[in-house]
Amino acid sequence: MTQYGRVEKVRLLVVDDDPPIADLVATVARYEGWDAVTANTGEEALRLAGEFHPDIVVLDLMLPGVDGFGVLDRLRRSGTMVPVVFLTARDGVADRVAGLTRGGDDYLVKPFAVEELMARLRTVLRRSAGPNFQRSVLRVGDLSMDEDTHEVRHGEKRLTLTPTEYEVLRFLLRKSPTVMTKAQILDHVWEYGFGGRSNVVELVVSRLRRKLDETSDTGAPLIHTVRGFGYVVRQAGE
Amino acid sequence: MTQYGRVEKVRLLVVDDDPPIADLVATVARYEGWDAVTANTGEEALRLAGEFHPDIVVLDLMLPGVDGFGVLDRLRRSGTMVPVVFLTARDGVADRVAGLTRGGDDYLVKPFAVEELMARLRTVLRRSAGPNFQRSVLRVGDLSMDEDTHEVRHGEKRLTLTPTEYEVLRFLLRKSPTVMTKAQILDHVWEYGFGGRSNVVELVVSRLRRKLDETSDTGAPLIHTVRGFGYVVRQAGE
DNA sequence: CGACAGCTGTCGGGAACCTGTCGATCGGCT
DNA sequence: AGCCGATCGACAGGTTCCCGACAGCTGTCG
Repeated sequence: MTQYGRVEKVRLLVVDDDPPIADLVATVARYEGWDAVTANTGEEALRLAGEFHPDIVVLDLMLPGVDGFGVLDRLRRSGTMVPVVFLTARDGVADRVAGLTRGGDDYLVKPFAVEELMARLRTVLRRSAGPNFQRSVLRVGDLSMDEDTHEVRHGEKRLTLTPTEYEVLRFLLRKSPTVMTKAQILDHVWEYGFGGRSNVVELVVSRLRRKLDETSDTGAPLIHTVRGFGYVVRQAGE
Repeated sequence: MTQYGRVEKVRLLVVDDDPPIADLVATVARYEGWDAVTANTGEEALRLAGEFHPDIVVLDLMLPGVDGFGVLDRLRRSGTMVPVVFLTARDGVADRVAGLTRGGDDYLVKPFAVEELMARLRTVLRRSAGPNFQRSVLRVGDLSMDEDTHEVRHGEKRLTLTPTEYEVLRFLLRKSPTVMTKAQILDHVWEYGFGGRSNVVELVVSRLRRKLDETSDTGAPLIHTVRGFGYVVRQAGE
């Protein structure tokens, strides 16, 4: 966790009245080595915030009883400045966007992709670590991805990726050199509940490969197929 | 923080009886790498000023008990020359005049835009640094913005921007080369509580682009759209 | 006090772009 | 050789973005 300027595990509190969603987030976070607890009501959230002392909170805005804003209010009033990432329904507060990203907080529209949520959480943590924060750049071979500028470089050249391509590549880079199955990619990069169990992943990888080929100096492929298992980003020789 | 002639973090004291507002300002300041503390009453403010030794103070004029002027008077009487920026309510026209003639260094009307407040604070800090005072000029490519003279130059030519255009461009320049989402731009450049939709940002960007195009020597765009994410100001080649 | 001018935000049409489905083809493995 | 997963061109529908037109507001000037 040194990338956040910490030695200890990140402590995450997830607040959502839908247990499967809360658990989904908590599970992914634990898998990344974080400490995560879940709350299904505002009251529980406030109690846990006091006991657990999270470093960051994921907070659904539509809660029964005290709603998300109420929880935030009470959190702040009790003196804790813990950063918050909100979850909102698409047709609810979604376009009443104003105010949610102020002060370093962020928000995400449901249904979201877990990798995207994790990425936002990492960004918020990085930022709130203070002035010693530094850019997050993922590198494999001559390929680099700057998560702040969104710049993806392949050697000298820059490539322009669509949002989906960007997310898939980020995921593969982040997991490199571990092989990821198509199911894992689908589950992490696409929104939960996405139906199309088709060959979308293959398609996006194919498009990525073409863009990588067009900008390649060496001609050596970076995205490798592991037949029967999935994909991995790895430098030729390694 | 060397831009203010300091090595250490700027120390900010925020005094407002409305906790969400005080926290909003403190959070944004911390996000910029400052040290910030909040006080909700005049008494608390005086106590904290003594302990925390702020470099600058944001002071709401309408406080229960000792009001803003009272706090300032007592601060001065205790010998501190710390610069103060006042916050006043919109309808308090009388306050405006009084605020400036009573020893404040600047003032801002509520509801304000967080970026504007931060800009004022930076200016006051720079000025109070005395002889070491230096201009603040933001530059990207052949575009430059002088925050003191408000002069914006694109190559040889000058451009005339409306207040909103100026603020959006300043924000993008300041964050360059990081990509900013429309929500972030909206939340930082517009007043807190603004309910508008995020395509006002598109509109202002569109107007900015036209003005930049009209004055462009190279024809290369400076404001780039990162589809699905937001906008960024960046020189063509980089 | 009325006319005017500049600024800001809303609306909506149209263009550009992105995404997933289908299906023909390819290539590795047994 | 034959099977089966993988690859990728083409297309249609959907989304995002851009910007012209217009209306409300505010401050200014005669």
